[in-house]
Amino acid sequence: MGRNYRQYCGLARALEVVGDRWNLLIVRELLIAPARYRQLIEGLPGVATNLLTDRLRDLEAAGVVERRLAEDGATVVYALTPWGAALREPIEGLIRWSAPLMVRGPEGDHFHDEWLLIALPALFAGRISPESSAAIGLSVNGQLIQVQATPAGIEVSPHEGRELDAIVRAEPPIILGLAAGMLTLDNVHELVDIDGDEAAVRTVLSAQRS
Amino acid sequence: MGRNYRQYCGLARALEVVGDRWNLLIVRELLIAPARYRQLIEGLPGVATNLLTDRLRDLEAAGVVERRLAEDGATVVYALTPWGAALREPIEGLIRWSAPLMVRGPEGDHFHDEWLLIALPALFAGRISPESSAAIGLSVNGQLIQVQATPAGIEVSPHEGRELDAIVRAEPPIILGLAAGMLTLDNVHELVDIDGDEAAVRTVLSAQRS
DNA sequence: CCGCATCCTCATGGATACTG
DNA sequence: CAGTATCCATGAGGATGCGG
Repeated sequence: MGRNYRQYCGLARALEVVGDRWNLLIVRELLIAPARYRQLIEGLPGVATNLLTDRLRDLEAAGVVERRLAEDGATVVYALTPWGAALREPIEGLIRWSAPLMVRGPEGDHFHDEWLLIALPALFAGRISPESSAAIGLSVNGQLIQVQATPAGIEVSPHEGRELDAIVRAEPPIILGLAAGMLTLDNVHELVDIDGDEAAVRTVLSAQRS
Repeated sequence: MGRNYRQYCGLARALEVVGDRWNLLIVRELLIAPARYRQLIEGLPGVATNLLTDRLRDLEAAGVVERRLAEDGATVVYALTPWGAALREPIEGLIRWSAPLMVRGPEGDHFHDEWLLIALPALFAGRISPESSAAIGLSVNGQLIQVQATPAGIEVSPHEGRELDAIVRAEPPIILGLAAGMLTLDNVHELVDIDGDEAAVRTVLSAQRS
């Protein structure tokens, strides 16, 4: 797009910075973790290399992304500035809004399980955590994602050896539907494989929307 | 853009619906009020008529916008579906994120004061309302916008004759900066013209971020 | 290999003119 | 008024090249 809207409106000015095609998906990748050029290519299936370069330059010039030197001191790593990381809020809003688009399933689309590290916190946000704490693992394509509910809130991270109360195996649409509150465990029980303490799973999933 | 990302990711699927140029600005206009084609043209300076028609068709097919018959039964009025209206949340997030882009002022960009009806609630959101209530008017280009703070929250609407505790006259960048909490009344007092009870103005503006 | 830069093709966007 | 039609400029996407 490139062309400016020339409107003194916050939405228009925000879109002049992040509204170009691929831009918010680049930010999504960098919200998961700082990444190198090659990792971004792999995390953004279908992006043209010239476009990725252009967009990274644009975002850097706008103050959303910064280039850092990797630990080896030679190669470049792209990371979000604090202002860029603040895009998490509107991105999470769009993810919540998109829930009706996700229940129809992947339909052959690419899927990276790291994307759940962004989507699950977004979908759990606004849910009141229960008094009792619980930690469950979500198993997707063999990858394990840890969801920990405490009275303070729900945290989602890659599993790193912490002891889990239960492990849930299900397909991504089911997991996203449960997280969005569009499905309940009772509705889809036969599609969910629970290994461990089912009560802990319900502790996490039964939290109500506020 | 039109081209699909083909990623099973909520953000990607959301952007396939509302990521095209102009789409979110059309939604912004319809968040203010349902509108006819001509009103949309006027509210979206620079949009080409063929693009507006295309985008309205796209949004209608996606279930974001619906065409209604006007009261006269002949002409069409465009309005948001409930799902389309739910875009208010991510749009408000983008507006909050854009605050640093607004302080530099309009710089000749178009400005419609109705846009404040979207921006001000977004910028006031997350502020804790004071115990005492107050209603002030913001005067922009002679138009009066009413901001009412109660313990329950802050409401923004066009002024419709309600009694006001005070009226604030200031340029849009100052008003947006105050609403975003980037400026304080003390910092910019000489740029703000207060008619009425200044304490009421402070009651509204001094609310702290949570 | 990685990290781009260049080239080419075609779809999309933008401005204007025109029509039911 | 509410769009279509047309034409042109731009941007997206894919392939390839190339220095480190």
